[in-house]
Amino acid sequence: MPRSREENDRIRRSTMDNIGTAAMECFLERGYHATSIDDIAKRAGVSKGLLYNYYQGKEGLLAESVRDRVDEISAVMEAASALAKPREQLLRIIDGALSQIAENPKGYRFFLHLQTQPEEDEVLSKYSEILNQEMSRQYEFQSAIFERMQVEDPKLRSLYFSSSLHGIMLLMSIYPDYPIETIKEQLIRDFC
Amino acid sequence: MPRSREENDRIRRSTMDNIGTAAMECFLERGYHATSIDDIAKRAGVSKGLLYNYYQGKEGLLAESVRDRVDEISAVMEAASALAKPREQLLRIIDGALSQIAENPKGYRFFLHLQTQPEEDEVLSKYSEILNQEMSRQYEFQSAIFERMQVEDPKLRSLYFSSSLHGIMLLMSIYPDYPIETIKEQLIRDFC
DNA sequence: GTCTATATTTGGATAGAC
DNA sequence: GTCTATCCAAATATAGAC
Repeated sequence: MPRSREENDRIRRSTMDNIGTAAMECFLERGYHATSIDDIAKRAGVSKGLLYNYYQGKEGLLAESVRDRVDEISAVMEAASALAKPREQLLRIIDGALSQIAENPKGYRFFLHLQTQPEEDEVLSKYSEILNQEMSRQYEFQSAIFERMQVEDPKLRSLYFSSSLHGIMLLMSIYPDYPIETIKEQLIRDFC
Repeated sequence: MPRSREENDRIRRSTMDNIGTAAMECFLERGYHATSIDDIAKRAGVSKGLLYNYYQGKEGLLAESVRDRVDEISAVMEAASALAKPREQLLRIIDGALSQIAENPKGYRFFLHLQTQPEEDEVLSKYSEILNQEMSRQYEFQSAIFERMQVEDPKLRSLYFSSSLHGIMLLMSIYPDYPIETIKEQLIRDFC
């Protein structure tokens, strides 16, 4: 008796997810260039051939991971949107961003690495573009918050805030013993 | 009549410098991985074989560029050391760092890209290590300055300052129309 | 749905002539 | 001191069997 359609779908999704997760793990450990298709297939416990059945090679896997990262960033902004007061929204952004890094510093490091890809790179620059744009969206969103907080120059304030926040994220991702809590207090004191 | 020893030395240095410059240009444009030895040789106007006569392949060229970058960072600290008052020193650091990026944003972007290389990368992680250490040295140096400025917690202050400064550098290197002057004023107001 | 075997390409590196 | 020709390894991608 052949497998049911539902069963096949389940298997397909499971295998695809398995490969996707393995790819991300490899990327975080050794980086995009240094991981081979073979590494990913081995970690997922499947053959190279099967991998090509599900993804368009290595770049397809990267594309998926970038989509996931963008969703993660968006989620923080959406959560903040749901709150009433601008100060609460800002607190939520700080907390969301920093706890993501604290939880997975290598993930942030990887995407920052991708984001700082040279612009002329034929294949990879499109992903750094996407991440740059997402950062811009975040800046716009924050500008609106500062506007509601009645600060003098909301756009400038938002840019300065973004700079500080991303600098903190950068150093967190590089230095394992970064004193996140005390620095976070400082940031809140300065901007909220 | 054979060339004199001096003449040979001059030619050697000139060729080596020519290749080194070409490599850096390629790296800035397309990144380390995406540039081939052939690209570098072509841009320098020499053969691949000659390149190997002067450098230990692509990684040797990268090593040299990292040394240059470290020297550049050190130069800012040394210039600051020469000043008397701590506030002047801090101003010099800010000005030195930011004007370097303003002048060559792609350069900073490239080295940040290198610095965020995953730790497990066999060949390249050593260079990110070097850059990380140089960043730490800068932090230590700034701690001493804040100590002389009698701030409450000099180390914490230095870390917070480093975070903001590097965040600004990051955004500068990504967004071409970053309003560097006004942000710089903000930074000076907050820390000096 | 999954595997093995193979074709193809790319690019780093070397040897030897001039 | 410089070049051309060649080798070699690695890794992507595909074809066809089970």
